[in-house]
Amino acid sequence: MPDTPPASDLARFFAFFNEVGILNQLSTAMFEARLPPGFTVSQFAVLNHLIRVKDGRTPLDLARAFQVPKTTMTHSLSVLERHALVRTEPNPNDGRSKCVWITDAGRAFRETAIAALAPDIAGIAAVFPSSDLQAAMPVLTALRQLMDSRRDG
Amino acid sequence: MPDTPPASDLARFFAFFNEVGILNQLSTAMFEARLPPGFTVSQFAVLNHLIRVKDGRTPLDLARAFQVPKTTMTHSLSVLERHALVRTEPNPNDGRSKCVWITDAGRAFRETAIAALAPDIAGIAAVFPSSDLQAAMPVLTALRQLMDSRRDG
DNA sequence: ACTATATAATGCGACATCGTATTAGATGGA
DNA sequence: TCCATCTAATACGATGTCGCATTATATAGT
Repeated sequence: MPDTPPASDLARFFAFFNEVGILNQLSTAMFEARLPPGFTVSQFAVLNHLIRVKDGRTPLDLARAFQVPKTTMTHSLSVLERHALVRTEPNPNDGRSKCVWITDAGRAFRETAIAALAPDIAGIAAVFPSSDLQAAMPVLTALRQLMDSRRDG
Repeated sequence: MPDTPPASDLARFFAFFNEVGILNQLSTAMFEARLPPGFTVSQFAVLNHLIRVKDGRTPLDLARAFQVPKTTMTHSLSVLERHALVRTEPNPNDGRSKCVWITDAGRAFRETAIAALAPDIAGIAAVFPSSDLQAAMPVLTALRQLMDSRRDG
């Protein structure tokens, strides 16, 4: 019995990464349409991380968490700091380093952004069951972790 | 009986898009490490599209296919054309427009790039069953289509 | 203690992405 | 036919991302 025509692993991964790229494109566009002009998803994501995970960490910790180069994180933080959404203090444990804290303005910014986004998400969720997303998540997470580990070690 | 703590749709979508963003980050980095220096995944993706789907289309068609602004596609095509990986001709049906064709050099570039990438993919596929990817694909595709449609009309 | 090496952050330059404005050509109505 | 409007492509400017080089500090070996 002939199976479905045997798409190679290569083709499957290509197709998958292509879909991931377009989804990233679309979700970024959707997010940024709701953020105050001039702000990016990356910057929002940093604020979100500082609340959801922990603030008081170093720029390097953040860069690693987001898998971006240090220079990129330096830049993102400088934008956030210019707008007083984060503040930095010297790292008491390392004179080369510093610690990043979210400010009250940063918390407010995040709250507002999430509220502005909620209707878009709700509009999608009304048609697209989030349980489907949950079902797919373990695959994405496992692949991400694998690729993380291949990258660094 | 208490369910799993009720993660809101909002939180689920946030987590999903976050994972998509990191996967895009990692896959882009992996791809570009194997492309000739100075070339990007976007440029490769255009070549790939011209072969897998169809060449002879207009820049606007391509921009729509990739969900990027026209100006971005103009730029990508100019890079490809500068390297003679695509060529353009006037659109016989519309004097404002033009048609994009892949060249033999472009085909060769794509072949070489795919071959260079194959070992990385194989290394992942050896550990990560592509059947898992296939299982997740319909969710990604459905969500992408939904977001496409909400964006345009 | 001294020196070599490693590491955190940043300055700088290259380039991709994208919004706005512009130009050239198409299209439809009077 | 003529004009108003629309559309394809692009020039331009702003900004995000990232690699490379630099500076300041930490750490390890002698």
